[in-house]
Amino acid sequence: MKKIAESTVRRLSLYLRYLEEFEKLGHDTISSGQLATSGGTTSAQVRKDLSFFGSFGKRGMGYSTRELTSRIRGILGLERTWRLVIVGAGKIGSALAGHRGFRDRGFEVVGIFDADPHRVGHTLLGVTIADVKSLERDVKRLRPDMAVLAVPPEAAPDVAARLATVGVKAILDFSTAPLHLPADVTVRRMNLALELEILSYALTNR
Amino acid sequence: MKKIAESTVRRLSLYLRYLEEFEKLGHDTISSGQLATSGGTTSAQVRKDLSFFGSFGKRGMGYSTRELTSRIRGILGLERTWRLVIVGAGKIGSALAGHRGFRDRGFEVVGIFDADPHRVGHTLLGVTIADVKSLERDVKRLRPDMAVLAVPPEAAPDVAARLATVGVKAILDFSTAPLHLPADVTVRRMNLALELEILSYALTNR
DNA sequence: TCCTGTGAAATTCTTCACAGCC
DNA sequence: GGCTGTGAAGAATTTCACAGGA
Repeated sequence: MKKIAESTVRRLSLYLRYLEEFEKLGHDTISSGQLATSGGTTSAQVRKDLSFFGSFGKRGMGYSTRELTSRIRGILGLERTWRLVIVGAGKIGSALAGHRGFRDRGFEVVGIFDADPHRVGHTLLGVTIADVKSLERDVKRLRPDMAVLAVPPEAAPDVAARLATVGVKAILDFSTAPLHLPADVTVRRMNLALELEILSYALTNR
Repeated sequence: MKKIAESTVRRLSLYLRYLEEFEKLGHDTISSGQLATSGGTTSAQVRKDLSFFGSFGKRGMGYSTRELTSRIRGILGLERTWRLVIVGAGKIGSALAGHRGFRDRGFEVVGIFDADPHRVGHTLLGVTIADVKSLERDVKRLRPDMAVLAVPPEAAPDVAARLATVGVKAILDFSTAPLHLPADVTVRRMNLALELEILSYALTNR
């Protein structure tokens, strides 16, 4: 497959949300223009994004909401359930673990780990917090596809490396520490302070 | 000032973290190459990013960590404290509100709001949760610079609009709902499900 | 020699504009 | 008439490559 820009993938994921919304409202078709308004982009952009994967629309008509939804789900690999472990059961980790929205979208939390003995043994939405010491053993057993890293920054590189050695190929990292991982491990970052600083820049240089 | 790409601003914010790290380790200078390795980019990119704002380095030497740190803080507008309100004291909102890291980085939580009467009146790190009904009145009094939106998606557009009418010009939004706001309001989005879907795409099309 | 600063080239991403189909 | 699909143009961003100062 031709290489697709990350920005395109991100927009597809957004389109998917609006499509689901639209479908719920009972609309059978949607035009690139309508999708564009929801996603804050242009109709040409929407058509271009979709064109990388095929032609799903009907000229003069737009796209079948149902079909486009299913196509995008297929493109993004959302036709299956992904198994997820969360490492770090602090404020962020447990907020995530307790978030039902994941399972609904096909991401199942199969394990939670923490280094703090006070937390080990507690249960979040049916999953018992395990000691991070047994990470490797448990990960081998649980076979997660992805890991969410919500540990203190100083622990992040080590935990990430350990996850990689037992075969985890995708990590969502809430720290900012530089992780050096094999090239076949995909890492995405979420960092609140970073986003706030971008807002700070915008306010300062408006 | 010339328009600077968002990607540049994001990288500056990352550089800042590594610089702080570096400074702590007692290094007086840092080269573009060293910053690049930490930030996952190239030395040319680092130099180009910095060159938009001036020339801070010494040829043959690199950059003074102390000076560069302070320059970037200046560029990003981090020489002051920013006042922040959090709307939505659910799992995510309260995890954020309880996160001491903000204050340390110059973002002070001055107000928290929720629609649930069971939550109103409780206190998080010294800030009492107020009823979202009094949002306008309280925001006028608290004069926040930014708002973090952690409400259910269906409530997001309304709350965002209300924040905008009382003068909030920067919003960090955890929902995916399309907000339509005046052009002078900067919005940044954080969406976990979206990031997980990008990982799903990466795993599916590796 | 080492490393910055920066035009110029290369690449990537977005927008335009229109033929073609419903 | 309305809207898609897509080459071609245009804009933005990254990389190259090298002159020049410490």
